[in-house]
Amino acid sequence: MKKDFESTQESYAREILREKGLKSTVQRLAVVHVLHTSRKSLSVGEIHDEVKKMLGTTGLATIYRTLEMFEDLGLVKRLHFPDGGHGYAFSQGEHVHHMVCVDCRGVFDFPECPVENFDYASVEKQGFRVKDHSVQLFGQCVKCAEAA
Amino acid sequence: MKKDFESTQESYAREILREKGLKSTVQRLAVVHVLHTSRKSLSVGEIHDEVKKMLGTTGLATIYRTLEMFEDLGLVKRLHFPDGGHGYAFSQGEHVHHMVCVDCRGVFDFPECPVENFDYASVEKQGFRVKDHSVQLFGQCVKCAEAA
DNA sequence: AGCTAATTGAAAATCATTCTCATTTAAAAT
DNA sequence: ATTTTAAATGAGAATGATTTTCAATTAGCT
Repeated sequence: MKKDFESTQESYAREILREKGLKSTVQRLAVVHVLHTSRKSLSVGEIHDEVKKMLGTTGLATIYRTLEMFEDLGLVKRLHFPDGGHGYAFSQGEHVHHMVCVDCRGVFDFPECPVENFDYASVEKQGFRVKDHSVQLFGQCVKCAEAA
Repeated sequence: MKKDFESTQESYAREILREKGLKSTVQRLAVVHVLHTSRKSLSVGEIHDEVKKMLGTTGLATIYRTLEMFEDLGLVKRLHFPDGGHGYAFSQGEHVHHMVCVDCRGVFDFPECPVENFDYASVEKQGFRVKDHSVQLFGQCVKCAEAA
């Protein structure tokens, strides 16, 4: 099922899926759409609700399965909040970090990596091989700062 | 209940608790002990098991309550792993980041903060007020690298 | 030692996630 | 366009994680 018009994000997802021999189902593309257009971090339940609005009935298990797959494919990033909760945000492949507004859960990218040029001396002294890292900034976005 | 000898970590926890008017129960001190001596990130279940070894019967709910409280007090840090799981590590108050071995889940500190001197220009351009951040490094420790 | 509010343990309740399997569907082949 | 087929879905059951409830216990005062 192919729409006449679709966002570059949806086309991008479609291509990644095809490369891996996976199917571009309406449910999967709906998840991309919801995540991309919301520009916020959404919980599994919220994503499920939005997808249901688009498609009518949709199984919750499908949402879980899709998110897990998308995370492996690098299409989606799971974000953890200081309050213990977590959500998902669209993330187009490259090495991008996220800043999350703790009030509205809005997600904003920042491409400069603070860890990129970090001197690992103290860590390497202990014998580590650093293979990956996770960086998240928390704070307030303009709107929420003004509202407060 | 006060032991004759206790680690500086336990004394430290005891003091933080007293400052806040909270009780230093055996269960709470056992959690500190387990977390501090293991030097690894432990799951809630693992912490529960270790505490039971020390004290005999101990309720799982108490472990959950203790960990939540300790996190608020900055005594403990919840770490998230690339595979989706999470665990807890002892963390003595100050601004310290953690490096986690993805094989053994060993936790090692690094005091230099990669985000400290980061130029927030691109983020502030979008109007943010950054209030907090989380940084984690993932990789292999010496032992696990040698074993592989 | 006695008092009291805080804490605990045990089980139930709730919430989140995964699994199973019969049915449906995307995409490749005809 | 139809058929074919492996992959994906939906519904609900099953599992697992976390939280709540409440009576019983205990740490930290006097």
